[in-house]
Amino acid sequence: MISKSQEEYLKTMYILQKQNGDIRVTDIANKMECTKPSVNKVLKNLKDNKLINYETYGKIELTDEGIKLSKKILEAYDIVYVFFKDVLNLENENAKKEAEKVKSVLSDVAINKLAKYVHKALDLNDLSCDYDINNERCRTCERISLRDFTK
Amino acid sequence: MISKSQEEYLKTMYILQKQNGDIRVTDIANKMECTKPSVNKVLKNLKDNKLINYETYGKIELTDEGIKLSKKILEAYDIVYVFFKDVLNLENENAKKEAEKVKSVLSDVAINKLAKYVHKALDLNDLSCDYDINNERCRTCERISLRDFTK
DNA sequence: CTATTTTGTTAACTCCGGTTAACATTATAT
DNA sequence: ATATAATGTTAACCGGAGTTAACAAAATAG
Repeated sequence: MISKSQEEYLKTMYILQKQNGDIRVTDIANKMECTKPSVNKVLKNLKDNKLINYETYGKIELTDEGIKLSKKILEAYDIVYVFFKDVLNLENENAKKEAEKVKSVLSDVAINKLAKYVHKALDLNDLSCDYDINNERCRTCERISLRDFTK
Repeated sequence: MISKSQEEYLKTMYILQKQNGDIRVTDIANKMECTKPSVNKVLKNLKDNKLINYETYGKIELTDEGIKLSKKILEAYDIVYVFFKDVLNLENENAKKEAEKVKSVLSDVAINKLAKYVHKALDLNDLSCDYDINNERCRTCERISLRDFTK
């Protein structure tokens, strides 16, 4: 099992892949606001956990497993972010920061409850929606998605 | 400045004082699910931060400063707990656990927003309420208070 | 094609929050 | 009053997550 901190790195790598087409140590360090050696440690660990493929000085790639987990993490982040931003009306940058922290700490059960609640609170309720953090994004969630990292 | 982890200890000590009339290392360790030496370290640190009075083998007491901070921490916990339990309808024990974690991570700004939101969500809205985490508990909050630790 | 800059890696270290093992002190039971 | 049990303390250690300093490799600019 991987730590919450490491999940953040994985998520960042997933986003970088989408944004840049590749994943570079320096970029990860920048996004995560840490040093390159820290990134290196994480790479080692994520590799051991079969979430990325990577050889020294070589290309970094998420495995299928890694992609799946990233998506789940992003899903959770989205929900919490939307809650802070659109339900609590926190200022955008603030909402992002809080979401980052809170998401890292919530159980799947709580995330799911929150997701359902956000649906309702934003009047996006859709009876056919059967949202679950471990499943694919539902159509309602799709509408509030932040998932397009390419722009 | 004290860490979030240490805040938990302080809060626990405040509650123990209310519940038992005194604060003992063993009791803290039990509540915090840690060992006694861990507690000792925390005591040392809280003392350095003037949040408790304490001499080796002596009585542990919160300072005025310590009490003030404890109340603030508890306030924050209450808000988050009530949100999980009464707004998201999480099962009680679960709500406690999540609240513990989430509260430790939220900024004052976010806690305040959440507090106001909880007011509204629970239809306890009171126009005269000017809730702020750094102030005394407002009357509305009073109603959903969990603050009576003596029973 | 070589010199230089950028990028990535390694090793040794720090800090935090916890641990175990051993010991000191205090409380209690007879 | 003393033996025993309970409680509290200390020292030495661990692992996670980060750091700096030094170096190796790769990319790039002339």
